[in-house]
Amino acid sequence: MIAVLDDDRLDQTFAALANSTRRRMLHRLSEGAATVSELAAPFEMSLPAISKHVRVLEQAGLIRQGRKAQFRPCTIQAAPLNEVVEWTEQYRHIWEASFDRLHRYINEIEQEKEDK
Amino acid sequence: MIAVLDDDRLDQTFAALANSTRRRMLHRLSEGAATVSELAAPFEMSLPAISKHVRVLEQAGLIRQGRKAQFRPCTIQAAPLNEVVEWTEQYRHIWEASFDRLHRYINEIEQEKEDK
DNA sequence: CTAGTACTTTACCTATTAGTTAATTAACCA
DNA sequence: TGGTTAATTAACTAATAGGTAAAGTACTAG
Repeated sequence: MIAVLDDDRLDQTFAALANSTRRRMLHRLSEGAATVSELAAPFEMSLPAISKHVRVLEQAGLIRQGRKAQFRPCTIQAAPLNEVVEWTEQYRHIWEASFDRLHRYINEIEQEKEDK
Repeated sequence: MIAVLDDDRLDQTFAALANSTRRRMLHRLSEGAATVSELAAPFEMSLPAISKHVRVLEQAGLIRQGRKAQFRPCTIQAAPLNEVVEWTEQYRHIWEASFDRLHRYINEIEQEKEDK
């Protein structure tokens, strides 16, 4: 049951990250809070489209949206990013093994060169 | 230009990971190669559906599909996972800062308890 | 109290995703 | 050769994603 909930959250987080507009927004927010209009500035997209991307990031818990007068300042949130890291960590041995193989292969090549 | 290509690859990788069936397949493959039927076994899904998921993982470079008689043994590939880690690493300071705040907060609470 | 600013909501469109069943391909084995 | 196994392709459907334009909301400032 809990596993399913976790699955859903990871689904949401990865889906939110699977869009370069949203990743660029996150990058902007990693440098500090920003309003929706500020987030929109670098893009040639309508404001409603931006608003939707903001909503997706918020639903995934990657950002929080506050309120100050007419403005909705957004801030980045750490927790889901941390979950992504934890999820990928579980495969660390995979890429470490593949780097090991690469190193052994390079050593082999260099050995052959020396032997000529 | 290159940035765009990278964006596309990250889009694909994150999108491939945004599905718990595919994540479970990857997990199975992290323990060793498996045929499509072996990958399908834990799921109550038609084989064509499984085949599509395999295709998505392969397009994202997360797995490779070989050939041995009628079988298509799949193996997990490290590179895209590594790219995900590298992408998230760039936000490490975010969650470390948030852990710091959490720790300071906990210390504050404990201090208050002691003061009573 | 009205006009403007900053967003959001609604209604709509198109493309993609995730699944299905039925048909097809490819290789093996008897 | 012909049947069986493994997997893919084709054709279809329903739901979701990403975009638009136009209307609506909420607050501020003159």
